Parts: sequence; structure tokens; C-alpha cells
Amino acid sequence: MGVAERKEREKEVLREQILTAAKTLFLEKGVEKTSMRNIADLIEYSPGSIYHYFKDKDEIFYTLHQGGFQQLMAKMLVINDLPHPMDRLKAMGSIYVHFGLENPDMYDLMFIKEAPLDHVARTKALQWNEGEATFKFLRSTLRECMEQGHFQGHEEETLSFLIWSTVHGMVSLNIRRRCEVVLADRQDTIVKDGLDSFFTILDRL
Amino acid sequence: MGVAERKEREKEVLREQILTAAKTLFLEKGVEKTSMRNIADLIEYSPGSIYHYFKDKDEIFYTLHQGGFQQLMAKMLVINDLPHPMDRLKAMGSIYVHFGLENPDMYDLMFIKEAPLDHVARTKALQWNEGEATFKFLRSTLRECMEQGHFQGHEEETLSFLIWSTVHGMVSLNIRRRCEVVLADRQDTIVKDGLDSFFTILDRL
DNA sequence: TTTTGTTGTTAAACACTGTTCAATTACATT
DNA sequence: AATGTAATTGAACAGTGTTTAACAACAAAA
Repeated sequence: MGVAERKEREKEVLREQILTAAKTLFLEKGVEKTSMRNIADLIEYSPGSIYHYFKDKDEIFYTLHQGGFQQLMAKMLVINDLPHPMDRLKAMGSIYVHFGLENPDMYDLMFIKEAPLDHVARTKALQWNEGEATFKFLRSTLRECMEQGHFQGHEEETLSFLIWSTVHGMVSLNIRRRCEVVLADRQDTIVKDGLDSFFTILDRL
Repeated sequence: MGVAERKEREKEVLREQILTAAKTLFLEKGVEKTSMRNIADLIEYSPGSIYHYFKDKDEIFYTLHQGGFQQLMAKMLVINDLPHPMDRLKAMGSIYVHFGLENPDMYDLMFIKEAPLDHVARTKALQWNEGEATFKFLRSTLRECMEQGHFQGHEEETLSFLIWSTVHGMVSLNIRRRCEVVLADRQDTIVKDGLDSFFTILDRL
């Protein structure tokens, strides 16, 4: 009695170990350069064992993927304190950008990496619930701004997409090192400056 | 006599064959999933031969990469006909976005794919001359707009980066299929709408 | 207490990968 | 015909993700 439960817990522990080991290595060396053997070495198990807990390497980082959205969402929720929707909108932008720059590999997973889903999985089960929730959060904040008279002549969904695109563009160009050459001298500041510039545009809109 | 020249030409032919084979496979299966052996098979040479023409896989990638920029630049040059800098700026945006949507794989190579450069290569020779040229083109167009009184209170380089980020953001979210879930019903129109929305913002700025 | 059945774990193997290199071939020049 | 050079090859190396047959651990049943 209780044996099955204990085993279940032990399994869960190892699963968690795999996950944290994978996360450590992914963030340290990148997903591509982390091998299953590396993960196995770190948890002191054989490579084969991992396949009893995760179908393949992809499944490991999709699990981490979901954690990323929860992390981002948790950070986002802080803005609820701000009374003005425009402040909330701008705070969301800042949080989003900072999250991306501080967790480039996680951001990569969430918004840049090719979704290695086969068509079946993509169209249905689709796990991007987390991503959808984040976008809906942006939309509702934007709607509140519009109710206060901002962004006249614009359509909510389109503008949400445009705003998302702008912050995503800045972060992803940075992460994928496309700024380094073009803006070598301002690498560190360019995203912050761009974001400020973006905020003044939003304010004037 | 002329033998060396003929050999030189023949070498060039094979180099070109490698390049087109690589391009075909890269665009078909992606860079990561294309092996040197795949390329060798397609041109009916042994894997080793390729290394007489290109230092490594990265060098092939970067050569194609440059070709993409020349393509994009060629399309861009058309805008020189337009007399108003603001029209030119908007035309550049349209061309950029259309290029991305019509050549998603090449765009991927140019702006999204992880630049597989080792540190040495990244810091020096640095191959992104073409990318730099494109950005400079944007900057100079923007400067002309500013000389006509647009975008007051903004700084040229920062705003260039912001504009680039916006169009890149829209294209890359689309290419990497992050819109599919969030904007399922408007997949086809959202980028066009977003771009229009962006243009009206730029006009009012 | 022994047997059975399940479950976790392993090492080895498979089919790949990018890259290197000694050996071989092809061929223009002497 | 012999020589020298450059192109080409196939095998080898060290790595990859993944599968699998064998094995060990151990709770449940006999």
C-alpha cells in the first residue's frame, strides 16, 4: 500500500531532474548544442533512461516552453497595480522586452524557434494556449486604452498585432544577433532606446 | 594555353552547382536538417569534394545569405523613382514585407536563422556587409524624411531600428507561425492590415 | 520463501552528422 | 612516355538522437 504512490513520486522526481538538467544545459550552451548524453551525464543516468520520461528531445523543450509562458504571465500580472491602461500597456512592453533579453533561450523557444510540430499536433491539441492568453491580455489592455480615447482610427486586433510585432522584432533581431553588425556601437542600448522611442509614439497616437 | 582559364571556369561551375544544390535542400528541408552528404549526393560528388570549394557548411550558408540580400536590394532600388521620401520609406516597408512573405525560407536564412558563426568569424571578416547596406539604405531614406520635417523629436538611428523591428516582427511572427493560433481567422490579411496601420502611424508622426 | 510480473535502467547498436586526410585518379606540361 | 599538380575519393573520427535487447530491482502472488 502506498507503494505505487511512492514510485510515482520517485518517477516525478527524476522527471523533474531531467527537466532542470536540460534547462541548465539549454540555457548554458543552447538547445542545439546540448546532447541527450550531456543531460544524462548531469543526472548520472544513461541516455536511454531519459526516453522513459520524454518521447524525445523536442518533448523536453516543449515542456520547458510552457513554463516560460507561465513565467512571463506571472511577471505581467504585476501591472494590474497600475491604474492607467496606457501605463499598463507600456509596462507590458517593457516586461516583454526584458523577459526576452534576460531569457534569450526561453524566448527563442517561445517565439522564434521553428515549431517542430507535425501538422496533426499543430492544428489541434496545440498547446499554444499560453501564447494565446498572453495575446488576449495585450488586446484587453489595448481596448481599455481605446476606451479612454487613445489610438483613434485604429482597429484593436490589428494594432495589437502591430505592437506585438514591434517588441518581438526588437527582441528577436537582438537575440539572433542581427544588430551586432549594423549597430555595433549601441548594442546594449539600442533596444532600450527603441522601446522609449516606441512609447513616445504610442503616447502621441 | 587557356587551360588554366578553362579549369578555373569548370571549378566555378562546380562551385555554383554546390550552391544551387545547397539552396534547394536548405529551402526544402531547412539548413539544420540538410547534411553535407545530402548536398554531395545531389551533385553526384563525394562529401569530401565540397570542402575544396567551401571551408565548411557555414560558408555555404553565408554565400547564399549574401545572394538573398542582393535580391532584396535589387527590388529596393526600384523605389528611387518615387520623388517623396515618405513614399520611398513606405515602399521600402512594403517591399521588405512582401519579400519576406514570398521568400520565407530565404528571409529565414537572412534574418531569423541562428547565425552559426564562431566567435572569431563573427568579430572580424563578418560577412554582413549586404545587411549593413540595406540598413544604411533605410537610414538615408529616413534622414530625407526628417529633413522634410517628419519624425520630429526622434533620433535617426533609433527610429530606423524601430521601423526595421516592426516590419521584421510582423514577417517573422508570420513565418514562424505564431499568428496561426492567435489570429486564426485573419492569417492572410493581418500582415497587410498591420502594415497599413503602421503607415498611417508613420504619416501622422 | 519462492515464484512471478512489472517497471526502471543500462550498454550496445543503428543510422546519422560535420569534418579530415591519406590514397588515388585525371590530366596538362615537360 | 614520364613527371608534377590539382581534383576527387572513400574511409575514418568523433560526435549526434534514438531504439532495443538484456538485466536488475522489487512488490505481489503462490
